[in-house]
Amino acid sequence: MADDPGDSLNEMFGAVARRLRHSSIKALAPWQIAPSQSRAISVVAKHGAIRPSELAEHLRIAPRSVTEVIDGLEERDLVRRTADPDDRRATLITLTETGEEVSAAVRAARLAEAETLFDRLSARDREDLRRILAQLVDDDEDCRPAG
Amino acid sequence: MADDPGDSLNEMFGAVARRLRHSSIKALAPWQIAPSQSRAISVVAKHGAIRPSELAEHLRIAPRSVTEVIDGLEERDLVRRTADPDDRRATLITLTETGEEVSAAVRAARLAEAETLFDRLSARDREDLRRILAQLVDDDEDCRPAG
DNA sequence: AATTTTGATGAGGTTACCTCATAATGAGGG
DNA sequence: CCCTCATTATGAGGTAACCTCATCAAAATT
Repeated sequence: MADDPGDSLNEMFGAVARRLRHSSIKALAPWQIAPSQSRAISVVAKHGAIRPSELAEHLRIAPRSVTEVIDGLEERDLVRRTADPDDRRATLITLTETGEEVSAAVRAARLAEAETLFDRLSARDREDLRRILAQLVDDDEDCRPAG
Repeated sequence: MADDPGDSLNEMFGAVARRLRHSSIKALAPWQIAPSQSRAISVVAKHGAIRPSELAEHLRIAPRSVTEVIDGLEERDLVRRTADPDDRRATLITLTETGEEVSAAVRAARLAEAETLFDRLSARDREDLRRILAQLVDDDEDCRPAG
């Protein structure tokens, strides 16, 4: 009945992820931005004008789900939907000016919060962690829903 | 606009956690057991008779939420609520015989699934990961909701 | 005995996803 | 040109896994 390696890794991931989620909520509270929204903002900020469907891929969620995230951000005037000149079916998502400002602030807040958690790690451990996680996020399998 | 260390750690955690969740769902599909339920089963299997409130601590979720998890498990006849002889307010959760059997099967399936993800890591990386995660789950701060 | 605390749960809400269906558009073939 | 098929975004509706707040009984404290 000792801890099985894989299983406990699984558990610990859950615990840390939940913890990050909570601290993310706290960090973003001043802007009333949900974690899912901040993730989307980050992607748009980094990528520039982007279609919902492509955004979905980056966020690794279903296209339909992105619509809702965008709805929330548009309501707060952080992003804007504009017609794609090359395809009249498509929409391009861009940050508004408010969105740009908030994006920077949010990024900073998220970094600060993440630090409070990751600070306890030695520099070496942080680096190892990053390297190890990078191996785990590589997507070569059907580990997505309805896939 | 390069990747910030803390931020990308944050993102990667999310991605890996989501991935684990999906593979967990897939692994548990034959038993129709949700991830939250399997986590609870594991705790009960390891701990033995346990109160919902204590189970909540182990799972790091609110006591009220445990009620629902138990409801689901009791419906499937995997756990049983019995009166705590020492405290008439309290309930003790134990595995049924079915629960014991399923617990073992589920454990095996979860291990197998976790392996498909963690297998790509070297033994050394796995060990480092475990050690590093252990540092991150230690709970000394107000990083719980409504805490 | 009165008050406070604790254990579990009812009621109701939120977040972040999902699937399936649908309307409009684009792309390729006959 | 028209027909079919693929693709884009979204409406409708659903689910899992959480949450808070209120409530009730029982235990502990004063």
